[in-house]
Amino acid sequence: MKWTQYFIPTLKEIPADAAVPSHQLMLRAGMIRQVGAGSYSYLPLGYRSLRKVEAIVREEMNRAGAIELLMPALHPIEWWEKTGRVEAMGDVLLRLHGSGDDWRTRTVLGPTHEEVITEIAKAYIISYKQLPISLYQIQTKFRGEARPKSGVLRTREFLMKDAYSFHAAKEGPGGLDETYDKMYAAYCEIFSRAGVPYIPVEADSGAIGGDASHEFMIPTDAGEDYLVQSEDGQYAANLERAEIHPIENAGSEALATVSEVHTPGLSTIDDVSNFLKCQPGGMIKTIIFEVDGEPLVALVRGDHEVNEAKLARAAGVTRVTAAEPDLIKKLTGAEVGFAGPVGIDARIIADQAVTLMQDAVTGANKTDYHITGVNPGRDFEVKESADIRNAVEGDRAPNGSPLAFKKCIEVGHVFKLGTKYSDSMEAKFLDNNGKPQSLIMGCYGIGLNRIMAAAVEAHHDENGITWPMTIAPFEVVICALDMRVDEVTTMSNQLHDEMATAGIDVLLDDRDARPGFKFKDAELIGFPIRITVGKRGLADGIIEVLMRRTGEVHKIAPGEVVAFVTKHIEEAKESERT
RNA sequence: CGGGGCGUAGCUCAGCCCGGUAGAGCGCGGCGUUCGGGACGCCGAGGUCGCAGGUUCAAAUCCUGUCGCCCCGACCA
Repeated sequence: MKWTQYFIPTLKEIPADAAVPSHQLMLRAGMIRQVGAGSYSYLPLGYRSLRKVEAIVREEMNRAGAIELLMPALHPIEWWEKTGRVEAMGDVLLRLHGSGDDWRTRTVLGPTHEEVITEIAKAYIISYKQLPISLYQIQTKFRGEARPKSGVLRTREFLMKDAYSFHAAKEGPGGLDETYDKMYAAYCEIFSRAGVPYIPVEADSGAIGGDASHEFMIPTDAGEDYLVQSEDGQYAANLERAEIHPIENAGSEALATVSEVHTPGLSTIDDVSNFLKCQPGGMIKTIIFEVDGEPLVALVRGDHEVNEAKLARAAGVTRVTAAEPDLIKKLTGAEVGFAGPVGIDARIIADQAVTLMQDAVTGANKTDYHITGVNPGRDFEVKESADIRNAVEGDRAPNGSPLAFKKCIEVGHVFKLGTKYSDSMEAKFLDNNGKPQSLIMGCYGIGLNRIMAAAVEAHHDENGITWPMTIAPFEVVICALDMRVDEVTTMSNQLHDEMATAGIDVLLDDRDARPGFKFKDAELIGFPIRITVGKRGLADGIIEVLMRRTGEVHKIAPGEVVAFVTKHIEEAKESERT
């Protein structure tokens, strides 16, 4: 491919709307162009990288035994009503608007395909003899994200690989667990080949349902999630999911007596701790939730945050919601902001850290008053205690190793779904006793655009992108330094043709531009290998081969360039694995 | 959905406060010089000033509304 016959609109300046490195660099390198919030065109260079990511994903899914198909973006809303996800998805589910109850009104844009694949399984998978089976597609997803951001890291339309597996059993040969492990391994191989520094973590399965899941995270400041990782590397989890090693008792003695203090208008932890000159960590935060109309009181230390998923698990319910002010007032007999555990008549779950507190400050259940000298066990009964908070700096992993926090972006997610969708859509098979059973399912997703953007986040320097060899738009750029010099043009064209024939992705920069100009563009776009053909080198009988990541330069005889480059490309694909 | 910022040429921005014929740099076209780290000179093309109302003799500029985009937060499989 020749530059002058291709389409690469690079930018010298940083577009004002781009805040994160991947967005800035992909715009400047002429790889993407924004159409609207969360929707982007992939220009030829960007599309080449995306297609390379896609090829890796496809190869590894095929290798894992999954079978490719293609499902539509238009779904009947009835199917989504059946699984209860019209409500669960809310505004994320994009709907068409027709007149009255016509087909448009009854159509949604697919944000994921459990409904569609389960309908296929229901129709065709009739016998246990057809199981297990894994099906996947690489297809465009639509989601009504409230706030798209960071270029193509979070968009409303994106390419996703979604795979679904069907099983007769969870365990044993052909069971869900076996395929889950196989998919997990395939994911590791995909991210590793794509050269992105991934970390698999335990995750919360959230609204999609199911009983086990892992997320594949890539650390980056542009991310929107946090993961925690133990210093010894043995434990990694999504912040929401992370289990916390119990805090040990500091063991101070002096037990004060409970006394009431006037705290007019001071309803937040910060206000009260400032006013009383105590640490937030010395206060008991009392948060009132609602479960089926009944109040549930959660107690955490003032410097901790309640984790609703953990709380729900501890309470043995599927979901807790923040209580309405009316319920809080009725329960505490005070305005919102003055609740406390002493004398309250409701189910109370205390965080483990609260049970160790002494002489704490908390709400008095009386407007404008707090109480001090509160001691759990003495002043209120602790019937239930559990880990119901998010980990914070200083906490330790379950194995006792200190936890470190990392900002990250999710690029893949694997779930054990169980029978959530097969139950609601009545997808059954006949087992070996001829009895109908619900299909047991797993689902496995990867965001292809995110892999690409995350690779840029992980691999760039002050001059531009430093692509992994496997997903660079071109592996090699030839900079022909002076197109007026016949020897340069001839040699450049010859090298280009030889490499193309050898199966190398090569771009010949044949623009009539000065050397510095070409070098800057080459570095910005991040071709892993740059070949410089100039009259100086030719006079010495050599061609310069420069490695983008290391900056090392090799002076090679023209006849040996193709072999040298071929070897280096293969080596890089191996050595750049993550 | 709450808070903040911004919409003027393909890109980066000035002009707006204080109303009076729309500017610069980059990029783009032509000619010439230049050619191993984003060259230079001359000439030139390119804009409904996001949109709609209003005020005014006159609106990019003032007022009202609206749409869009970015950032923080909420939400998020």
